[in-house]
Formats: sequence, C-alpha cells, structure tokens
Amino acid sequence: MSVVHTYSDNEKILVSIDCIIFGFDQNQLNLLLFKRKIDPFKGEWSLVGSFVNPEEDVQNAAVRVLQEYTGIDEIFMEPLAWYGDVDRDPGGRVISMAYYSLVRIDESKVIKADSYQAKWFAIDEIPPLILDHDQMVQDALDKLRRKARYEPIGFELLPEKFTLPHLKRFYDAIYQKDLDRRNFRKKIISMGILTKLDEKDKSTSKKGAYLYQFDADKYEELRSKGFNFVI
Amino acid sequence: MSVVHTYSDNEKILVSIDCIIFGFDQNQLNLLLFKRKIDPFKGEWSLVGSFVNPEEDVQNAAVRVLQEYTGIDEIFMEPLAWYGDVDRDPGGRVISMAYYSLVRIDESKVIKADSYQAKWFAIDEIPPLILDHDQMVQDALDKLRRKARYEPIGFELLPEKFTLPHLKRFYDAIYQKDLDRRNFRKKIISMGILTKLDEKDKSTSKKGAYLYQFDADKYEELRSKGFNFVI
DNA sequence: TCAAAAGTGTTCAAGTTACACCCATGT
DNA sequence: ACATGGGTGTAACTTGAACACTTTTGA
Repeated sequence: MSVVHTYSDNEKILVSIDCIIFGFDQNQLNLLLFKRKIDPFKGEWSLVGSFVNPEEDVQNAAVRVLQEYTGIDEIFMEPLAWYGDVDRDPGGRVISMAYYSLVRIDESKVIKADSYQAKWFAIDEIPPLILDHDQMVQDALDKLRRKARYEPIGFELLPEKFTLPHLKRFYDAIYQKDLDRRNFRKKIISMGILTKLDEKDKSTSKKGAYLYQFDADKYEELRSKGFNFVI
Repeated sequence: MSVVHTYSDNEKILVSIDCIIFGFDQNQLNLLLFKRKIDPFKGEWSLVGSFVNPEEDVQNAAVRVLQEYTGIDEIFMEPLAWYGDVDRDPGGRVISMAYYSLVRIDESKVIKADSYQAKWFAIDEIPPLILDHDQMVQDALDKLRRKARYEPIGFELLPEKFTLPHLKRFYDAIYQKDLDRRNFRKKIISMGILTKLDEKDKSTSKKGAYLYQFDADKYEELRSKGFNFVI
C-alpha cells in the first residue's frame, strides 16, 4: 500500500480564495471592488480572488492576488472564513476561503485600476456583489469591528503619520458613533504606543493637528508584559 | 461558452475537515482523540476528520463526522481555521478545515470508544498527534479561551444542571488561575442569566451546592438589549 | 474678527478587586 | 467535634463617562 495512493479513492474539489480589501480615507471606511473578468457574472462587481493551485499554499494564493491587484508587497492580511456550501457558485462546486486585508489608500496608487476596472466604494455605498460576496463583506466588517477594539490594527489603514483626530475618525467610522474627543485622546495617549512628532498636518484645520506614529516595538514590549489594547 | 465549463481549466484539490472536540469533567478540560484507521500514520492519535464530498456542504461533513463519532445530535460546533500548506500531509495535497466543538462528557457516553479506540485526554496530557493536529488543538484552545470570556459557551461543556463552584472550576481551567469565589459569584449572578434550582449537588462537598441552569432565552433577550457577557 | 477644528482637566458613577467570617453536614 | 467545601458583604481602588472652555490661524 503506497502512501501516495492512500487518498486516491476520494474526490477533489475546486478551491478558491477571495480577498476583502479595506481602506480608509479621511472619514470613510472603503472597500476595493473589481469588475469580474470571467463567466458567470462577467462584468459584475466582485471581490478579487483566484483559484488555488495544487502546487501553492492557500495563503500564498492570497498573497499573490493581493500583490497583483494592489501592487503592495507587505500587506496586512488575515484569514476570515470559508464558504463551502455545495450550491454557492452556479459555475460549479467551489469552496472559497476568504482573507480580509487592510491597506493604506495612499500607498495603493499602484492598483491597476484601469485594466482591472477597480474602484474604491464607501462602505455604505457598496453595489450588489456576485455570489455570496455580500456575505463575505458583511462577515469581514463584523470581524474588523470586533478586532479593531482589541488590537491596534487600525494603524494598518492610516498613513504612517497620522493625527489624533484622524485616528478618532477611524474609530468613529468603525463604531458608527461619535466618541468623546477628550476621553479618546486620554486613553490612546496613556497607552504609550504612539510617538508624537514635531510636524503638524493642516489639511483638515487652520490650527493644524500634531502628527503621531504608531510604535510597533513599544506595543510588542508592552504586550509581552500583559498589556491589552482596548478602545 | 457554457457556464458549466467555465472553471474547467482549473485543478481540483482534496479537501477535508477535522474536529477538535472538547469536554469538561469536574476539574479538567479534556480533548477527545481517536486512533487513526488509515495510512499514513495508521494507529497514531489523531483528531477525527473526513474528506469532504463534492456533493455535501463543508459544514455538513463536520456535522456528519461529529454525529458519527459522538452520537450526539445537536452539538455545539464552530469553524476554527483552515490549514492549507502544500506539504502539510505527506499522504497528498489536502486542505483541511477545522471545526472545534464542545460536548457534555456525560451526554457523550454513546461514543463508540471501543471500535474507534477513542479516548478523552486531559488537556495537559495530550499525546503527540499526527500532521499539524497539534497546531489545530493549540489554535482551538486559544480560540476557546478567548471566546469563553465574551460568550457564554462554557455552558455547552457543563451538564444542564451545574453548581456555581463547578462553573468556576471551568473558568479556572480556562484561565489557568484561581478566580475569587465571591467576586465570581457576584458577577455571574448579577447577569441574571442563571436560574437557581431547589436541588443541591453533594458530589463534591458535605454541605452541597445549589444547582443552576443557564437560561438561554433570557440571555438572548438581554443581548438584544445591548448586554455583553464578560467574565 | 470670526469660524472651525485642536487641545486640555475635573468631577462623578460604576465596576472591579481584595479580603474574613459563618454555615451545613458527613465522618 | 472537626474538617471540608459552600455561601455571603463591605471598603478601597480603578476605570469609564460626562462635560466646557481656551487656543490657533486662514479666510
């Protein structure tokens, strides 16, 4: 009994990955969508995805797709969920694994928007998507909201240098409410994971707001001592 | 261009599910393991699993396996993660999706322990497992610990009727520390999701401890009003 | 000079932690 | 009668929520 043939009685299935790509501009959470290039549903709005090759790790398929479509090398990406119902795709039996990823819109200019007909959509203006992609987006949003509370992943969506009002607008968007400016400041500053810079950003006010940077090393150091990020 | 043949250029892959089955006795978190019946690694300790049939939903494959091996119909089960590296299984390219599930040990007597050589292992006495099953167990443990804090899933592991000391022992085991008896009581009782019964359980003390039941309806009602379970 | 956003401190309520003694009962 | 685990209350502390005024500067 050869090992190689051990599993040969079992039937194989098509496997794909889909990527939910979030961005954040000054006020709004955004989602990157593409016009589908293959049938069925050719020309309709869709997440980006790809079939998984038998010779590549599932995760590599996602990295490959994200690089190809956003042009970004080091992209924040996490597994979300799989979608495995028999009839989820009228094109055939396909099990899809979804990754959500967070990108800085300002770094992703390299997206081949023209050739792929890619477009950023504000989160409350997303058009109907193919298959169960609406569900995937909803699941990704839920996960992002939950995760943003307990881990400093919001910084993945902001520019390297950001102002506290900008950061607050991110949490306002995530929570769909207006946090108290003073309490927010107090809390985030007291964590000691931000570095205040001497520069100001004047793009949203005359007075200008100080720029800050997220200190990932400091965060790791604190975390190893039991610190928990919570907003 | 027929829809059915749209995806036919792409290669299929073997897909399986694996189940991490947790139980809890009086003091210990336990894991149900089985001796593997097929090569490679025949006879070694393993999670239960199965290949996914092209005609069944992924989730149904997990339900099928859990029913078959534990004899329990309505089992608590949630998706955990997928494991998709090319070389994770020397028997062939197999992508596995793992579900973790919580069972009441007292309800699972029907497990066909003899024919399957199944055995409950205390969580700190788990033997080496095949493939990446050790990793799966670790991931499931992490998820269970995180989840047990914010959702009342601990009750899935306890008998229908349980004492507060018993419940506390569950959280002690999860957190690996000794919570304060009085504060624990105060907190869990004040949530208003437990029903106190008139019976006592004397199996662990002479005085006996009152039995309680989890009130799922009440919990749902409170949750819809914004209540958050946190221990 | 004024409109618009940025920055700052204090008070109060609520929740969490720490902690010590009595109760019931089987042996 | 005593050892063992079960049950209860209170005070100190920490954390989160609410809230108003001053500063800067471009137009």
